[in-house]
Amino acid sequence: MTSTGFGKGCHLHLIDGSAFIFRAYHALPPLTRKSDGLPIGAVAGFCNMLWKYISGQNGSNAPTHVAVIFDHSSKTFRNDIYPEYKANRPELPEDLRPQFPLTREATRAFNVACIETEGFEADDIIATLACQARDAGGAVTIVSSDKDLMQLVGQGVNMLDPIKNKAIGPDEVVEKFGVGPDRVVDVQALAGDSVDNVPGAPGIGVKTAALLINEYGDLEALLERAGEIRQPKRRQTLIDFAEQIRISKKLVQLDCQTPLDFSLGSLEVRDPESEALLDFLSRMEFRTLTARVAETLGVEAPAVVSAPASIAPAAPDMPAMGANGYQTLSDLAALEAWIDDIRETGHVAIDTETTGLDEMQAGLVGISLAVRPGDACYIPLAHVEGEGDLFGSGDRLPGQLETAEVLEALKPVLEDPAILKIGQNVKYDWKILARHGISMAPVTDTMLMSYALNAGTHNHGMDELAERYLGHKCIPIKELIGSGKAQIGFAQVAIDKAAPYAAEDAEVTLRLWQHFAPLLSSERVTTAYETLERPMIPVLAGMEMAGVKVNGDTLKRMSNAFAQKMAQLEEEIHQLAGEKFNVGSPKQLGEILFDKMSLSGGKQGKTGAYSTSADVLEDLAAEGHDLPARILDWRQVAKLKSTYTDALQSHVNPDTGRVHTSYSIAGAQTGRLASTDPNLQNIPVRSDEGRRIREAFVATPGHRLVSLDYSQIELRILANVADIPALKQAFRDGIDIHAMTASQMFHVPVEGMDPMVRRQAKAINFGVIYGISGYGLSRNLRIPRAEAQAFINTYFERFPEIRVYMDKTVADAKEHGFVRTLFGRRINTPGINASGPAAGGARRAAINAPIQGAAADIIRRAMIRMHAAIRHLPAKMLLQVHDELVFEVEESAAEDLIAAARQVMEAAAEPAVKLSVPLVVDAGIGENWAEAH
DNA sequence: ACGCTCACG
DNA sequence: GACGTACGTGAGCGTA
Repeated sequence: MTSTGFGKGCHLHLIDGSAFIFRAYHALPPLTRKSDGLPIGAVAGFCNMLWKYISGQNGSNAPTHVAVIFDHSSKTFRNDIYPEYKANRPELPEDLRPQFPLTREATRAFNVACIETEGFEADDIIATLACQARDAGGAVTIVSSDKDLMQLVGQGVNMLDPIKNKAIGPDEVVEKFGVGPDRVVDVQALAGDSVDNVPGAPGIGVKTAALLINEYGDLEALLERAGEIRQPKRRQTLIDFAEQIRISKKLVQLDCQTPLDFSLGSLEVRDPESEALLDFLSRMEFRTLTARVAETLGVEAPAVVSAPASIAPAAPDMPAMGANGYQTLSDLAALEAWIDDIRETGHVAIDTETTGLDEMQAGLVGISLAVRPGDACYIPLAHVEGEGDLFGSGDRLPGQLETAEVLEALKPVLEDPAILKIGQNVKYDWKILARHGISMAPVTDTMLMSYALNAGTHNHGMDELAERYLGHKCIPIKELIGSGKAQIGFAQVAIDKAAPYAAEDAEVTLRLWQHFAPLLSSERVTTAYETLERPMIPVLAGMEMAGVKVNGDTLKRMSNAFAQKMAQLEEEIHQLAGEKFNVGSPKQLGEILFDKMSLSGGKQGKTGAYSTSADVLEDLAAEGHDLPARILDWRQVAKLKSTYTDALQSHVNPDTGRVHTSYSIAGAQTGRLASTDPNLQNIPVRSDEGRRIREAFVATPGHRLVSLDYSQIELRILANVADIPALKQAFRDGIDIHAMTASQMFHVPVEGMDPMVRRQAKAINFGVIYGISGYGLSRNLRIPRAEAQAFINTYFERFPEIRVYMDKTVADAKEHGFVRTLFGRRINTPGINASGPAAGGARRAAINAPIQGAAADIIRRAMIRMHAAIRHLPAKMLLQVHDELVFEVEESAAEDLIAAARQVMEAAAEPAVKLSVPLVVDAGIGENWAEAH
């Protein structure tokens, strides 16, 4: 061995970088850096393996030269031979992508050669290096268990499986492929590879391929003499697919001629430079590894703080809000300086200011950035003349950078996988920027961090969080834009007023991130945040931007019909009442019903007003009164018209012709989403007349709407978490769950069951999920309270596990102040120790939360995985309605979509949770939502 | 701004 | 023994 070259006696180790990364990623839970939530699990595993590898090598097998080889780009010469090559590869998990650059950084930090070449796969580089080293008379060990590399094994070249720590020589290759290393490509060419999408010969696997190759010697001989094969089907396959097999061979044959711009000698093993290595490890916040490496290198371990240098300042040193004054950027040089700072720091808090609140229409007015406390800036882009003057010129104010220029400069930063973008409700900013061609990643969200930590305790708006956790009162937006009729748009706000407001928002966001990030792990909600909250941002943004097509003409016609009907009913009502009054006013109606007509039904509520709710009116109608019956009819029509047919039309986006709802991720306490502007989660379905509104939700021509919904998901979760054998068995057997309940309770056979009996059992089943009471059930079923209570008692006798679950859940809530779902979502229960009437409510909420919450978790998991699962189909996910997902798909692919989406939904709990009951998904297809549901 | 009513799961 | 009570949402309307 020489220091300048490579030759006899040298031993080169080639480490397959991707294999290390994937192995590390899948072997470890989704770890995140404590200080900022950056996903870091694969990097941690990678470093551990690399260190173990480097420090553990000794004896005769020790390398003299070593390199880690990475893939560089997805397109290689193989795509020219066969465009479909590796086309089936699933998309990288979102939390893995940003870790790739970090593993390269890690390799360099360990002072190991880090090799990648544009347009070439790691396997080809490995092949080239192995050939060169072997030809120079040295030995080679390829550290990988990838079967595609086994063709390289032979004289002077062997492999090492890093997981099993087992050598792979010619014997092991024969064991795997049935042929020696020199014939491996022939077998692979025949057998194909579904992972890499190498076609091979249909119906021929490794076993058959090896048999054939061993019989005929090699692939060419086999193809030439294919006519001699005795089995007719096999013979025909080899004749018909000869060309495809030859292409397959070219795909699997590794290229030993990759151009390399370094010599083998430069790969010589070097000791790590302890300072650089320890700096990297401590920046990653790997405590154990940092200490271990420091010990081995014989140096002092640097302190690993959960907050890296940039966010470390202790409270007394923490600069005050806006300490350095907020900078307003008006030239590109200043912006470049900020960009440099962001790159250096590795993260940035960002906030966009816009002309309105509808992300699909609002224009970008300015962007604010913050890198560390005390340092924030505002970039005004589209402020116009006109504050305090209704007739302002509307001209763009001077002193602002061009939007296009600013976005062009920021785009590489916002899309850089190694730079974390921090936002407060960042889905909003993500959508605004997406409309300008920027796909922001990776992102993290202080609102969602607060939700993961504090759901149930308080809301998660920025002003509230700033006051609670930073003791800072934000500038109210009203001070800038006013309120009510005199309200102006943000673009009309003077720049010198807008800048401190906007920059403050970015700085508050940064500080909230510093506050929340370490709490995620100490409060044990990192997994919930990383798997249930953060990945929802791009998923929902995509659905919201896609929107759903709504037929405005259909709605208009319905509105007209409803208006006619309302007028008719109104006339009838006035006649029955004997006077004209506002039918829509509960107050006036109550006075007519109960004062004027003296019907039974008392006052209610603290306002002293009569209740005229549907319950009350239904009772009166049942007594034979016409007026309440007509009122109920009128209300139904009025509701449909005002809330649906009228309002929905106004929500059709003029640019897209579609309706774009917005989902709040952190709105509901339990993990459910909430849909707003408009709410598409409460479109009528229960009444025939209301359901017709769904006919206005349509697929574009040539497409279909597909709806998939979970069957009885909450009851299935109840059966699982409360561990109720009878219920679990019923779900496993796929029998009618309500009939089964009735049968168990009332000792009647399921066959020929009275529908009323089943209905009662169904009401009880649902009641249990809500924390049932005799009173509630009696109202729901309209039966005497004593009877309802008797049902409940029987139910608990039959299914005693439910009582146990309820008691345990409430006890948990009291002890910890929160409950958790199966998936680790935390829902706080601050009211649980209250006394008085509120206590009952808090109890029921605590009982319900783990059930409703787990169902919400499951559909979130399905949605997060859906994109990759249906990527190959001409389909888009459009809507979520708690247990239902709605897609739009090209007509011909509808069945394929159902198969793929159902698979994802039914397996959504796994692998985190193995439910003891199956999840079942029903599906429907139609030209509109009414048909599909 | 708040309460009532009612649409959904 | 009395007291209230189903769980989780959002929107439109009338009233103060």
